[in-house]
Amino acid sequence: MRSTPRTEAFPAHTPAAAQIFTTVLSHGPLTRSDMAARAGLSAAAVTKAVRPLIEAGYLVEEAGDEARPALGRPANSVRVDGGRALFIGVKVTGDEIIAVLTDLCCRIRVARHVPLPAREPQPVLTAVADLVHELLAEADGFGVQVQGIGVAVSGDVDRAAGEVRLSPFLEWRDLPLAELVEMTTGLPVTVDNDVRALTVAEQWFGAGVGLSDFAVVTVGAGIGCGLVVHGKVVSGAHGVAGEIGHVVIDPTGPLCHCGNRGCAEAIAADPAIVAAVRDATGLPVADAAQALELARRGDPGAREVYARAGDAIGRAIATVANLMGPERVIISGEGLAAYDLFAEQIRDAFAASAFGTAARCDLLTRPLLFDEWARGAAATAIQSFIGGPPHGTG
Amino acid sequence: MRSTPRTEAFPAHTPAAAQIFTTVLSHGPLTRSDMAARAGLSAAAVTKAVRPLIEAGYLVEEAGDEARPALGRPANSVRVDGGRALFIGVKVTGDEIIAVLTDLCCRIRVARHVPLPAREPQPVLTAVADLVHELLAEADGFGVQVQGIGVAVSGDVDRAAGEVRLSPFLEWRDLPLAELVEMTTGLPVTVDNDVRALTVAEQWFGAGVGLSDFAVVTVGAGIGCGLVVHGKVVSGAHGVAGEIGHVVIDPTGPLCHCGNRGCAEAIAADPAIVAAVRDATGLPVADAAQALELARRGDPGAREVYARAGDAIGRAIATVANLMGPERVIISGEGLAAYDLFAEQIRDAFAASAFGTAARCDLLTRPLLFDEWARGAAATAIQSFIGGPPHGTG
DNA sequence: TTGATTCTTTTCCGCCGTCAATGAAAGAAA
DNA sequence: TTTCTTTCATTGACGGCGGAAAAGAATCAA
Repeated sequence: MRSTPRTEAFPAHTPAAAQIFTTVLSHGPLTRSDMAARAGLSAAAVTKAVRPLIEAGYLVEEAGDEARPALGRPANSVRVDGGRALFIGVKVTGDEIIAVLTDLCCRIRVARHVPLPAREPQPVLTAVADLVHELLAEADGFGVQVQGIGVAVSGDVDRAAGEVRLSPFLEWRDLPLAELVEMTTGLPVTVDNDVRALTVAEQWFGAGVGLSDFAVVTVGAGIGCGLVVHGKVVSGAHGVAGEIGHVVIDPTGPLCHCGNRGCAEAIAADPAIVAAVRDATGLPVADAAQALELARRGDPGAREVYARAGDAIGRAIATVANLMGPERVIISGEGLAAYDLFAEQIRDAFAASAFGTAARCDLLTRPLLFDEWARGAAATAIQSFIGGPPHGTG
Repeated sequence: MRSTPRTEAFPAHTPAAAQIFTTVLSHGPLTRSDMAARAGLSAAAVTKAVRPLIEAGYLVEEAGDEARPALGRPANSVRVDGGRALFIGVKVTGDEIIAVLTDLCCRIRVARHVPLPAREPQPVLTAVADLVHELLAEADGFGVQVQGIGVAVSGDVDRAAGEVRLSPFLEWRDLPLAELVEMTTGLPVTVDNDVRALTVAEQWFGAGVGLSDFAVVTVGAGIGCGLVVHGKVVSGAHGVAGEIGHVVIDPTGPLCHCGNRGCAEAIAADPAIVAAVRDATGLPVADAAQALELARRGDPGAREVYARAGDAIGRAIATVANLMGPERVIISGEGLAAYDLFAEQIRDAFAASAFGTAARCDLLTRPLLFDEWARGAAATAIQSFIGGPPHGTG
């Protein structure tokens, strides 16, 4: 067996250095003066923060002399060398494990997935370890160390403690997951809730870059929501936040597994849509793909179900916007495959329900590939590696 | 006319000093070691931060040797000298102006109110200036300077800019209120949204002390909500947040002025209750007091209206709890006069609609006196005076 | 070559907060 | 009474971080 790889420490020991690095990471190549302006620091501080990062190879000077203003000394851009470090992100769902190998810029290099052998912690841990070791072998091919692992699980996760408090899908309780995976891999492990992990990825590498207040809404098997307020991901006082799936849209609507009627999730999540399409058409629709095909073919009953789902999603998003006033809401999730069927309803319902200036909030859709969840997990690992504020500033 | 009083600068020029002071302000008398522990600073830093504050008279040693542990040198408690500085808080409602004179601990010394002469900015400004000058005269009697004025207005207010962007009740738009009041009073003025101001008061002087995530829900002429997330009051990217009043509770419910049906405000705010009681009983009920009396006397129609209102409020609070996961929700507002009529419904609806650990959130009611809104405004003035982070840390 | 302009680095300095040692105020033990 | 122990508070030295200002570097224009 391979000797346990030793990870190195990220050479940003001052807050300013971490801030500078994340600024470059998120905002692409930047000149030193740009960094100073964006980070609110002096030029001198930037020089001092950048040097050790360049020496350690995390930042590199960029030759790109594109379109400079013809006068004065040309500015030297600096960018993150994505290839300097690798990370592994793992997402454990109810029926499979997805893992990706990413670089420091969170670009996916390799993706793998295997079916979940069973739901008990032990077989899942073994499967995760196997998958991680596969990716570590791949990483050897790049000649670069893997510096950390992120694991994303749905449910109540305490990132700081590295524990899964409660995962209904997997039926886990108070499992010290970070410690367990660290033992089998020898690498630092960050455990976080899946939606929060996806939100971190958007905040650092996606459509949330530079925003201090935004939300990520995921539509799929469930309906989730990650929130960033004051530049930090919201975790809630009791470890749970963003439960948009249980915002009640219609108190006379279908029964939800939470016991109430007409939750967003009971109207617009995949299982609810499948059930509603079956009801509306009388056809033996088995899964979301079949429901989608039926609607695409023009079945009026199925189309109506999707329209209602879109309306529910739009209302739920408006509720979030009314309460927190985000600058942008990023809509994502497997359910977006049906986006053409309910886009209009989402926007209409949002516009009708958003109050006052909350309506100025920008709605953005972002198709979610199957490995995106795992990429979110990798983003949390990158965040931990850089060691900025836990759930760091945008 | 009195010569314009000069205000002094608060002698806390380092972040640590401001943090220490607000810690003592919120957590009552503290020994130096307590401060160090709470603020996460070294004992030495505390000593250095405290000295200038004592020399300037803002902090005083307290002789209180209560219950000390019989061993070792007794600890010296330090507390804020509330009488060291005075502040004025002004709340402008749709039909009156309420002003209070408070001390540095936000204890009300004098309260005044006058009817609103008209809604145009000019007469309101004159009335505010008159009221402020009355309170300044009172302050002379205490022999202490007034160090700042806070003004609270409902609607979209940009505190940093000191502008009222839009106040529907008063029909104001883009009014540089802080600047205008500063001109007539010569004192520093802080302008903020009324619910946010009340939230600041709870955060620094009330039931939100020490909590990094909580919400304040106000029930009365409207239904509002102030949020504190990550220790800071949420203002929203577009200046508006906490619009809990327009969370839809029942899409088939009564029409709301926002254009939708069944908003919390259209069910549980005072005007909605009055209208519903009138409908239910056929009696010419004119205002909330009459509706309340009717229900207290046992009229079943009226009682049912209050029960429905309580249910709506409970559901709305659950929505907030599900989304943000606050540690506590403080329920307040004039509407609480009817608390006995809907307390049970609020709690039941909350318990039924709160999902998972969000239900652990603590519901607290806090009776709201008529001058509490103005006190909130004073709290914002105190906050600005101390100059901690804008919408400072808990 | 000199100058103008702009970006970057260097050098110096101030400031803040920690560390470690010292001092202070009690009660307990001798 | 004296000394010890314990805990709280203060002092002074130290180190680190970030800013200001001046010097250096790279380019084009005259």
